[in-house]
Amino acid sequence: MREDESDWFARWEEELPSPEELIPLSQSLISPDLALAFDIRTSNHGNGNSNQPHHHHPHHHQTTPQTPSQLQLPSSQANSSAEFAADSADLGSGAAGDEPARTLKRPRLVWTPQLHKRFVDAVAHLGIKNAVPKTIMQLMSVDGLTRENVASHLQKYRLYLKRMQGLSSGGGAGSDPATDRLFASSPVPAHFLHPNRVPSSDHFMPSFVPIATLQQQQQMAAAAAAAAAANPHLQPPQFHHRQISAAHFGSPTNGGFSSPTTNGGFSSPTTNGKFDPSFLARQTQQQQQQQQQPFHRMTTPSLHSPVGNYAEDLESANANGGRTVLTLFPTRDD
DNA sequence: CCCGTAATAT
DNA sequence: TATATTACGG
Repeated sequence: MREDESDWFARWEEELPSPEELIPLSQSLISPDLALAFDIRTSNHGNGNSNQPHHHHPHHHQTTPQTPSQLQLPSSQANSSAEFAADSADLGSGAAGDEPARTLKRPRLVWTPQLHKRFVDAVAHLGIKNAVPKTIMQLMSVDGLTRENVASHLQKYRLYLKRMQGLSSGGGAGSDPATDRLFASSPVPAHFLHPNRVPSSDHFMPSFVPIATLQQQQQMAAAAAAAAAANPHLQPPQFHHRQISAAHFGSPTNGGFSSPTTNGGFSSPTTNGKFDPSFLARQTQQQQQQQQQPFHRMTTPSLHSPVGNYAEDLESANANGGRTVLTLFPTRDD
């Protein structure tokens, strides 16, 4: 019945992480190669996100002492320690030769259900209007996530939503199982489907999202966690080392298996059958900028953020020919 | 510049 | 296949 669905969504909304919870969540999703490839260095603008191959702008902003190779590799080869030292030096030359290192391709991002969930949460909390790639990326605070990553995913997600909307009844075969598996792993907020109105009061748009990188993120997250400790909802730190490889699951038809998440199956609120084409549209140019906190606190390097513990793993060289895939996996399924 | 979409590439 | 990249219009 409708009520069920209504309730379902209501509860879902209630459970949405508040900004405090969402923001400080820090994840590391960056491979050492990546960091180096992009030469995450300290002389760049103090941008929150550590991506963007572009490194111009002679802005003298607060330096961002990001530690490139501070990632822990679960297995695989550990960081090669000091394999490189100064690199940005020659970059200045800008001679005809481009650094090969900079030309490296980043590994394909694997959108795990959890990562996607963060994506959805971010979009939900940003509000449809502000849910643009850049903003989403910032809110997600996933290190190594690029705007392109998000944009690409967002594009597909929108298509998914449109498809969902197309079905109202019956259809058992509305969705392509293959494409929808991922998206189905996270419930779709009601407002996504009918942007007519917002869920009421609680929709705010943080003027900015403090985003730090790497260690700084962890530290901030730790601080936030302390505050969160007083709060009832938070996920305990749990390490679950399970590799989710989206490479192939071999489930030609639906019903093959269940998502790792306790996906009970979603059902569209479908109280109405139509859907507005402007649900996730760009609104205006917000000038929201993130600010980098020059916090230089020293904490245990091995300290993981008590909030949302994620480990990053990188599956290198598949049988497919050395395709490096970045896989982020969560502490626990939902 | 950034976003949205479609087409195309890997 | 899933994701990345490109092209183009707004």
